[in-house]
Amino acid sequence: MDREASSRLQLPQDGYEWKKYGQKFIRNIGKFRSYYKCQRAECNAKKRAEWSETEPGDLRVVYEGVHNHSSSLQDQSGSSQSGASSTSANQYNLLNQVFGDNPPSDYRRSGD
DNA sequence: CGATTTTGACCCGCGC
DNA sequence: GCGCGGGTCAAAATCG
Repeated sequence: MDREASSRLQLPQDGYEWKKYGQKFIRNIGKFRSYYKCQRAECNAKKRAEWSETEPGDLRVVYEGVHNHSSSLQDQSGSSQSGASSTSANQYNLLNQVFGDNPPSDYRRSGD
């Protein structure tokens, strides 16, 4: 499946396995939106990616749900990620990150 | 052959 | 209540 050179989009690897299960163009924001689901059975985490059809630098990824298994990427040495016990694995519910060198406006205000 | 992706259609919720 | 938008699932095609 290396249609990436033609159709596939290059999504920033976050260390998890995602299976694309849908893609639609949201006229509300005028951008494309892709829907990914975690490949893990014990994991019910979902990922949403949206990017403008003309501005490749405007890629937004929204994570939905929480993972209960360790990721292939990321350094889990210093973290006590046993698995699905204790204080959940990744509690980043509805976390939206903006990729690119030119964020929309203020994706993460330091001073709040 | 299996796995994964792609496109379409269908369904549901909310708005008016 | 209906319409629109958004979201999900299914089938088919493709790649390794």
